[in-house]
Amino acid sequence: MAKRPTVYDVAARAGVSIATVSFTFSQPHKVRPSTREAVEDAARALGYLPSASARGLARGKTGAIGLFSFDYYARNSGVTADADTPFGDEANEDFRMFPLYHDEVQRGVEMECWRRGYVLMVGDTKSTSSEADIAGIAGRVDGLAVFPNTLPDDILLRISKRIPVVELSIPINNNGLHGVSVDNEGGLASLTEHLIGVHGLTDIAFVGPLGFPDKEHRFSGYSRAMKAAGLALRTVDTAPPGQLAAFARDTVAGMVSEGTLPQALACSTDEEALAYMDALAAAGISVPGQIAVTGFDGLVAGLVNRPALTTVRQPLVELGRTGASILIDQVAVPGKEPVKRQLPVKLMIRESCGCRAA
Amino acid sequence: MAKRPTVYDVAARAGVSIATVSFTFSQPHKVRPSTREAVEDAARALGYLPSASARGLARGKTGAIGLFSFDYYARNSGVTADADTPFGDEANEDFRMFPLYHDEVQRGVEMECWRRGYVLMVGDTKSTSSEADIAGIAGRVDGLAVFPNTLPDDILLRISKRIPVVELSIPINNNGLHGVSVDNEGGLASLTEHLIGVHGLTDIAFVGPLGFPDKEHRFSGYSRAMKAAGLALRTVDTAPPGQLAAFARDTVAGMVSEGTLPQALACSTDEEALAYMDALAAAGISVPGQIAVTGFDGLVAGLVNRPALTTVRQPLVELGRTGASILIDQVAVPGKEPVKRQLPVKLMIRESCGCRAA
DNA sequence: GTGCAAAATCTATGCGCTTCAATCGCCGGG
DNA sequence: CCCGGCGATTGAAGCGCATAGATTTTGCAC
Repeated sequence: MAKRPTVYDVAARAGVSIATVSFTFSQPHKVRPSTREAVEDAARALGYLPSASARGLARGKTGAIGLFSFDYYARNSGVTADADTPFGDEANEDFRMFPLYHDEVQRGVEMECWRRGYVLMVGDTKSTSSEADIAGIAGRVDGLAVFPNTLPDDILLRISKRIPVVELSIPINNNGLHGVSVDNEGGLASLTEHLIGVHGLTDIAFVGPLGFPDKEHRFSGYSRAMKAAGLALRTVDTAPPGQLAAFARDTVAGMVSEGTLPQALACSTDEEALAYMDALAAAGISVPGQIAVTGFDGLVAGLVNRPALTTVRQPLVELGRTGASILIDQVAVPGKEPVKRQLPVKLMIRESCGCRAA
Repeated sequence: MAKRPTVYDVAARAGVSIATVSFTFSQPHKVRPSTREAVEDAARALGYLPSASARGLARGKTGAIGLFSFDYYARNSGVTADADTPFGDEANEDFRMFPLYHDEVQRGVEMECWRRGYVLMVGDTKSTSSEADIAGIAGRVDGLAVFPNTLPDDILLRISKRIPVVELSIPINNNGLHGVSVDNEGGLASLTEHLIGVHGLTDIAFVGPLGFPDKEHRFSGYSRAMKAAGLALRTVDTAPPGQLAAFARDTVAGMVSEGTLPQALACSTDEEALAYMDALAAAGISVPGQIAVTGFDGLVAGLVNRPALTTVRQPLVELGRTGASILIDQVAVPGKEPVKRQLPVKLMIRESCGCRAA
């Protein structure tokens, strides 16, 4: 690559000053047509590309929004990739099978950024991320979007002193950052009401480990609906994602042998619901014939499943869009108070609750 | 946001010069532990974040790779989004149903960038992209990856004079840019051989509009295999994506009424294959019972379809990874010649060719 | 042709950081 | 006690662009 031409080169070739060159690009109508053409010709001839670094420095804004995503490789292989790590076998199709939760959110962020004339910087958060890596992104954007629990809170707080930071899909809280969440409680409440009202079920168990804020809220939605109907609460635990299948199988086996199988399993995520449906099938129990199962998230995997999973659909793309939107608004007019927004969810009545023939 | 602290502020607070602050971040081992701590404390106290713009300017590199993606909103709504365009109904699930071709490629680019310590800038190419928009991205990255036919060639050429540019999934050619492609010809050749050798078919029609370089290569793979077996070539046209379903239906109806239905339809893309399978089903023709259908791409949609689509799987993630890899290599050591790489494809024998019970 | 306001262009400076060359401080040897 | 030598630190010069303010040019009325 030859040395990149600069404004100076263009100015010299066009016979004007660098200020004029700069103007030609930023305020084309402010410069006389003849000189504009001269500048543009010179730029074209030289293959000139304005340096975004220099521009960002001079203007104090970068025109970019940052998003901390995940290290897919590490996430799927369990290994943090480095330069020597060979790549996995693509024949393992599992991890690319369906769009993941974050993919959809990221898509939303992209869409909104582009719509508003920003570009998106995507960085990862590997376990080895140093503060320097993080600064590497935070330092080059005008706003930052992060998924919860990917970055230490203190770092987030520090960054948020300089540029707006929005947490995606974080329950409403008071950590001082901007945030977008969905109506976890209302969603599971109306799902539970559906199970009670439409299907007349009374023995409904909530499945999900508590401790995660999202799930707590979903639980309280379940709880609210059950109490309103005068029904007793009941919960079933789940294991960490990795052991989900085995755990579900054991749990189902246990309930079967003890004769304590509930009429419905209201799971706190689609992933859990799918695991329990597999376990139930393995135990020869029909869904929704003998037991209803519902999820939460609205993943495509649940839609493709047979019976199709009744669930609560989160507006994932919208979540990303809203996050980006808050950021861009804040860049323009920084507000005093953190912006918190909650998005509605949508009940997706499909087959696994017993609504249509499976 | 308070004024962002700079090296000067940190230097002042730590009682050192800005050069030392800079050193502390770039060559920590070169500075005495005591001063390093002083600097780090000051930086922490101030909430200092180095400005990537300034750093990029001073260093002449940005540490970012750019990718021109698509304007999803425009692609799915047919409308170019602007600040006033409201957002579509997410209930239209079609467009988020399966990971699209580009999503997987983008994922690959992300993975490789992160693995090598780069961040990714994703920009869109809306129909209204001005040269300035493009420069907006090209000017802030060290290398650029693009999908074919998204940017005018002359602009690409200009950009490639300054930074390495790689075309993803472009057939091998001589346009002077780096490129990654897949073995289109070999893929369709072995698929055709499978149809001939394993299933004993002789009347195999190639489906696909020629004119697109990729498809030309696929056609020649088909053609090669047919000729090698002494069979006659036969082609069926397809319409532009938008009218695919209707066109396929008409075509099938035509062939049925004329009694010219072939034994197999070797489609040039999964999308076409799926459309033809729908059309055949609508006409009451069984696949693979009465006719075999195959695709090319390896989309998830084909996997979920019943019968599952026999196809040629492109290594999409790997495509992105390879592209990014070429770029990053070129940033380090610019080469004279454009790098062209071709990736192998993989035959995915499933049901639609007749291999397993449908 | 002159005068003047508006438009066009230029001069000069700063944005925050990196880096090279130069300086400083400290140690041990002579 | 002085000097050389070496590592730690600093001074200063940019990197490429934007922009306020100064200056020149242009267009126009008189």
